[in-house]
Amino acid sequence: MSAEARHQRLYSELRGRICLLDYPPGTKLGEESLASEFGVSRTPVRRVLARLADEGLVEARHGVGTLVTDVDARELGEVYALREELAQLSGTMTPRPVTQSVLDEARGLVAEGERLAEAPDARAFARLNMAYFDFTQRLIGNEALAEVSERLYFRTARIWLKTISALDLGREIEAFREEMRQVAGALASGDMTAVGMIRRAHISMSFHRLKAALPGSRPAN
Amino acid sequence: MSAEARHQRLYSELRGRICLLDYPPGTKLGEESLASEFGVSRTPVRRVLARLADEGLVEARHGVGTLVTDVDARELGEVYALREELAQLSGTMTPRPVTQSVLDEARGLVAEGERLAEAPDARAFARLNMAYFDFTQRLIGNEALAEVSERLYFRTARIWLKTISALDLGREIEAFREEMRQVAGALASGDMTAVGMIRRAHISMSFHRLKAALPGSRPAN
DNA sequence: CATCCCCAAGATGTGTACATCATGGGGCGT
DNA sequence: ACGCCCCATGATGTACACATCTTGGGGATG
Repeated sequence: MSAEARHQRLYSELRGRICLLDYPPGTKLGEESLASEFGVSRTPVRRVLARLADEGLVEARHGVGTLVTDVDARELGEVYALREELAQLSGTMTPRPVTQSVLDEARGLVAEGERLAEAPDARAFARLNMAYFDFTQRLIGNEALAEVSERLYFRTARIWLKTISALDLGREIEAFREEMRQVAGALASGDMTAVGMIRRAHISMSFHRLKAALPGSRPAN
Repeated sequence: MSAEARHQRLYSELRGRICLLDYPPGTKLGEESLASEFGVSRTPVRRVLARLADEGLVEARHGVGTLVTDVDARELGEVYALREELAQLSGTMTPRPVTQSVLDEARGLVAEGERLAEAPDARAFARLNMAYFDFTQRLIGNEALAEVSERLYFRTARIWLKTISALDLGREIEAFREEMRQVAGALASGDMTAVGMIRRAHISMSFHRLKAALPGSRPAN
């Protein structure tokens, strides 16, 4: 396997573990232990950790360790506010044409949502949410916008997952299914502007529900 | 000096050289030569080059070298289109309050623009443009938006500089001075929304002038 | 018994030798 | 003379030893 392919695998794997809370915020990611797990030396592991650090998912402290970062309420609000705007923009700025395979995939995601509703599970929810996000990414015609959107999504995904586990999971899943159904409908009529607006609305509503469960917003825990 | 501070110095230095065309697109950045120049080993140099590669400014090819990347017309257009939107958003999304020191700094930049007009120079123009960009960055209250804006600015700054050197430099400087004057005026009245609109308009106009000089848009060279 | 100091342990940061890879030029065959 | 093959060369990628730094705990001291 090529060096870049290994790097991507390692990166995706670690990013996934962080965002699925296998490594919750505060976890120490030992370079040596990761190196032995993946059968490589510390060097390529450090290359991946450096990238994760540049993206704000981990923080390397000399003499201490590389720790998964937390996200405070202010930063979370800023990222969500920007994601709202970008979601809307993704519907208006040179969207990709809606092909039949896109519609099929949208229906497939809605079907997955139905299965999820029958067996609610936070981790499965997170995975489907990522698959749906990846789907929306592929509708974006502007690569720079897609890159920025992805960066922001993964920056707060773990906090979202951590918080909805404390909320009513069933209600969150229902809201998510409603978003996917609405997006699928808008796609069927080829209205990408509406898709952007729908996504923006749901990001906004999701954040409003999130805020209620954030530390500091409730007097008692 | 701490390790992170050295990293930042090296990163800023190399990014500056790339964006000021000391290292034009296609230049090979030898890890060994950079290491000896800065008096360190290849390891911290590689750490910086990896970051620059993640940001798209260089591309490391195994067995060949680490080359400064070029930006094709499509990508340039996408980045500029997104920068337009973000400039407008920076005026509407929780801008920072306009203090007296901000107004002083704006006047200082306008004065620098006057000096530049008296002695036109592409490199001095690029430096002042960066200082002005940094100034606008500090008006943004949303850190995520600021981070994304910076990423996109530096992604195409070298192409902008390369192209305006072929255009009428005096006219470009005049347009730039006009933007700074308009922004200074809007700041004096505390209208951040207007600042965002002005910046968006000038990014748009700058790109339209840029397109005319891009390879492929003219039959003969 | 509380407190302070010191250092051992373990983590990331750095230096260096070696592995791997792409490329261009020289030499052999036709 | 032309073309193909091979490999010397020099670049990035990897492994490992060592340097540097933070932290927490043990022991001397008041």
